[in-house]
Amino acid sequence: MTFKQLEALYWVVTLGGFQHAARKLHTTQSAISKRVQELESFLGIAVFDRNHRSVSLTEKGEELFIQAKKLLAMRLQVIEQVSSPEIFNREIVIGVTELTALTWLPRLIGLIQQHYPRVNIESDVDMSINLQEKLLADEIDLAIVPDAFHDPRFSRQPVGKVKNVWMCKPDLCAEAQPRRLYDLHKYRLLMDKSGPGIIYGRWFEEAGFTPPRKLISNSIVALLSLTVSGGGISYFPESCLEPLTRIGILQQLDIAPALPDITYVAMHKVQRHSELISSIIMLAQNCCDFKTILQRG
Amino acid sequence: MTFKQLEALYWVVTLGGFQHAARKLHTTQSAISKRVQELESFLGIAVFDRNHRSVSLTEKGEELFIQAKKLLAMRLQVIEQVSSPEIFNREIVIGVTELTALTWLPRLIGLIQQHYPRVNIESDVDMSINLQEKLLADEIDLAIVPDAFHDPRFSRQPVGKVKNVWMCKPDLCAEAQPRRLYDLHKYRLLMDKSGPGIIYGRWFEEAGFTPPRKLISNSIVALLSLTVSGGGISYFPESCLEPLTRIGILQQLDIAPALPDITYVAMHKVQRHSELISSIIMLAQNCCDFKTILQRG
DNA sequence: CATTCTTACGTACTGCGTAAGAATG
DNA sequence: CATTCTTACGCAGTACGTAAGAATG
Repeated sequence: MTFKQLEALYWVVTLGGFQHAARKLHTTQSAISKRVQELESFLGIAVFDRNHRSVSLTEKGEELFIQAKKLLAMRLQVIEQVSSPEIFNREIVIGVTELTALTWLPRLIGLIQQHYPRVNIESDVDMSINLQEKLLADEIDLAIVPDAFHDPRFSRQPVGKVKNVWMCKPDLCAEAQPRRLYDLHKYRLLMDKSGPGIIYGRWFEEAGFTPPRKLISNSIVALLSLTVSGGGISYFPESCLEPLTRIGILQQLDIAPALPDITYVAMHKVQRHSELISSIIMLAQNCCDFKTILQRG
Repeated sequence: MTFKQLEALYWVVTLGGFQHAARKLHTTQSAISKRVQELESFLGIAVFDRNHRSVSLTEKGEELFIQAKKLLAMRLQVIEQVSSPEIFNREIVIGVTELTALTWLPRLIGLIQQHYPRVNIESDVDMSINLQEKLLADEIDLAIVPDAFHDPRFSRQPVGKVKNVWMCKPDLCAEAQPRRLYDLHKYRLLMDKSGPGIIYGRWFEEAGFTPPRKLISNSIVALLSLTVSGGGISYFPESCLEPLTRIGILQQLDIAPALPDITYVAMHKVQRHSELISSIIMLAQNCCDFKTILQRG
């Protein structure tokens, strides 16, 4: 009985198929099939019920799966406990939203590489709602997203906050500066689809404010470009777009009440604890800062 | 990191050398050396201190060893829990004393084979004192011996009792039948070296009896043959030698106080628990019976 | 100088990937 | 009929054993 066999079993069950497990383990269905068969013949039991098309565990298989999880978790823990960080070899997929990708993701990746030079990092930039699903499907190991979802299957640890302010093209509100939320009725609101957009949507409701005209996009860059060209009013991290407000490309609006800060959290599946992930979250907390975007020099 | 590597580490530490570990794992020093090196390079740490001739663990190595023990124990437990007994494949060395070997060992082995047809049994017949040392050296997995030692490193579970009685060649005591322990002064006592011999030695002391002439042997068969030829008085399991007393080859002596029963226990290292061993002990308890020796038909 | 671990090298074998086959819904 | 797992077969890379080398006390 080898770890490879247990790993195959684990991912076949977790991802619900030999195909998926094979992709996860960077090999072929054939190899997975054989590892599972080896396991079965070694133990002299049937682990899977082959009568149906979808894999289902037998009773013994269920027992084995539970123990396999423990063995694999323990192996990982031992490796993380004992091995020197310089040699620690693993691949990890981090999911982030666009804003993070544009600001402090490079710093985070740099820090990780510094501490764990042999860890292979892949970053998946997507909307937070999709990242959540990818977490569940084990397509990513860690997601750093606005704190908009409260699913008990995930561990959530705050890594930082961002202060958003309303912005628009300077001449858009030239005649009458909006001062209160209500004043925004006159304009089209440009909102992101799944991150702060959701949080602010709820906040609007609580404040009794219903924007009459909205334009939703899944891309910050698109929102920014729309805003700069006068397509409406949007919110952006104050610190992040300071270079653009300074040179008058965008104007910052002073509207009361101010938009609440958005908390960013690092999320991962509760079961999938690991030293590496904890340590990455700590690094994220240290370098989470949405200031520097498009800064030159 | 594979189980093979951890196993190598485990046995190198446990047996104190690559050579010994290799023998235990049925391979060569070279292979063990490489497995350990693989482990070290995988983890990026030094597990062993190579500056001295005797292997000694580094600090990290110590940690790893502790975890390796747990992982291996867990694997074994999972295998025993999940695998079907028919296919369960392992080798186990059982140490027994001569008397057991001559009486119920064949039954025990038969029972084990019946339950675990794929388990390879080796039996090591030796004096109980040696069996104890072999247990410590991990040369045997289980010893079934008279209950003469109380070492806390071993788990001891009773499997049966045997009633010994004094016996001699019929004409040896023809003129004056000995009735009390003291009467044995006149004769040479033939005693085994390490099993009941030790227990009865202590018992003699407590009873204030000091046999003037003793002949010690490590072989029951030798004692028997000496006794049958009139070399002295010895003790044997009553039930076991009934065929010989019945036909008058040996005479049973009725001496007070009677020899205390000898309890046989199954001993194994406390750490080395396992379902298989527990189950073998249960089988031993069921078939421990010193009756049938040299029975024909 | 004997013992113990490491290194070097050729071999054997395990495990893998490709591609075709069987089974299920 | 499409999807999913199994089987067959040839290949490659891993892990092994032999034997010689280095180091230690």
